[in-house]
Amino acid sequence: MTARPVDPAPLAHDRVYRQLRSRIMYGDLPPGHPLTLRGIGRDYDVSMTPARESVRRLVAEGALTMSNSGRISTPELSNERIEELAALRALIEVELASRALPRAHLALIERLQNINAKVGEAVAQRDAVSYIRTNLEFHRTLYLRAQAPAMLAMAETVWLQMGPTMRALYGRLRRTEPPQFHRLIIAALRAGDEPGLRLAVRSDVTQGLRMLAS
Amino acid sequence: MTARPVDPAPLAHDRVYRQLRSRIMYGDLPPGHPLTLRGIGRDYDVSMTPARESVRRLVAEGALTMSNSGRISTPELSNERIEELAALRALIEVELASRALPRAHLALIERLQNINAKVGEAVAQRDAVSYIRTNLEFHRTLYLRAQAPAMLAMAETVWLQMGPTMRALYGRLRRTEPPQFHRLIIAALRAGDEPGLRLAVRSDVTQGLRMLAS
DNA sequence: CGGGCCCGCTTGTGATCACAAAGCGGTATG
DNA sequence: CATACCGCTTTGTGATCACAAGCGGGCCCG
Repeated sequence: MTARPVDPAPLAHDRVYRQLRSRIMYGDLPPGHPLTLRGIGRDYDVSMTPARESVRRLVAEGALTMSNSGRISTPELSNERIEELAALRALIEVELASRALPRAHLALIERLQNINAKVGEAVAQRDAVSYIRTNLEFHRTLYLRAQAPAMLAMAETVWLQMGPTMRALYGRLRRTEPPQFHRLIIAALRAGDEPGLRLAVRSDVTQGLRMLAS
Repeated sequence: MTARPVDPAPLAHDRVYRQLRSRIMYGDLPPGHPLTLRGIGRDYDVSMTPARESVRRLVAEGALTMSNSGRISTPELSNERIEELAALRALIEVELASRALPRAHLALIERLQNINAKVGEAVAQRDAVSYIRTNLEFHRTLYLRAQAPAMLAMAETVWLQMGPTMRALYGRLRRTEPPQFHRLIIAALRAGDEPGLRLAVRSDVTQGLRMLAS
């Protein structure tokens, strides 16, 4: 048998799905941005069939919405919806952080600090897409230690739904200081302080809500 | 314009999706049950295309799994996965119940009691499918009052993933007494006792876990 | 009699086509 | 000048087909 498992199948619909998912989660597309099956097929050089499958999957995950007539677009979330999704983030991510805490050794904490430095750069440069990407990388790196794939998948689904909205929110962000709550998270991890960690994660996750009162 | 909005489109893939989803969520199919696109098409009298779309959507929601070669089957969950999903149920449903509490008026409580009576009947008759259906109806009726559609959708996604496994678990259930924690939930709702309600919901949701130690 | 190999059938994937409906523009009319 | 109508164009939906891969059962050999 070959040493390399090689790529068993670069399935077209999966490739399209992953690329579209990234673009949506990291805020490449603004809320309400329309998409078409034929357009996606043209962009990724596939026929309508894989485009339809990837879109269907993203719609199922809440990353895209379909109008009554079937038109596809990124979601425009109401304030109530945003509040709900933030509450879900708080519920799930606090649990994930709590489960990751006993397994968080020093190397992980240093990785988080490095990522947080990149978050700070993105904020300084007012680069919304880069900020969202590095911020989520920070959270995902921590939560991977929780060894809870189903919970992490749920959290990522929520991130995905908020992608376009986060772009819109952070796009009008004027802050230049790096995220304060990330430092609290790292400090709580170092101290093994579980209540402090829960509070810090909850604060970080619900922080963006204050921008809604603009 | 016409008075009735009429059904604008009885879309084939959506109809197939809904029926398959019901069968999975309510435990009609055992874990590991194989499905084929052509078989689904035959059963629901559609071509492969709508069958594929509905299956793709259900896979995205975790209601079905696909092997490396693309074969479709209901999921066989590991014990770790079940523990995770139960923890997610506890997190989300406790929050939903808490949000429903201030809006739970007497008519709702009476409806819950009626549903609970049906749950008792299903248990007495050892009808696993009917038990799952009425049990989830009990929870859904309560959570609908929370006015939190995104959270309810998350909870239903978890139910969906556990459907086949719940069938297998409850299928070897020997109890005949009606669910005790449902009565506690109703009592807490009557008393407006939020901590009691949270505890009762958490207990009810994680109760099934004890059957894993068989 | 048991085990390994091979062929055939079934399976999912992707492309293409016909079709109906919805959107969008221009045009004509008040 | 504003508005309603009408046609064309674009869009999603569903069906059908060709194809490659995988699974399974039967056959052959030891």
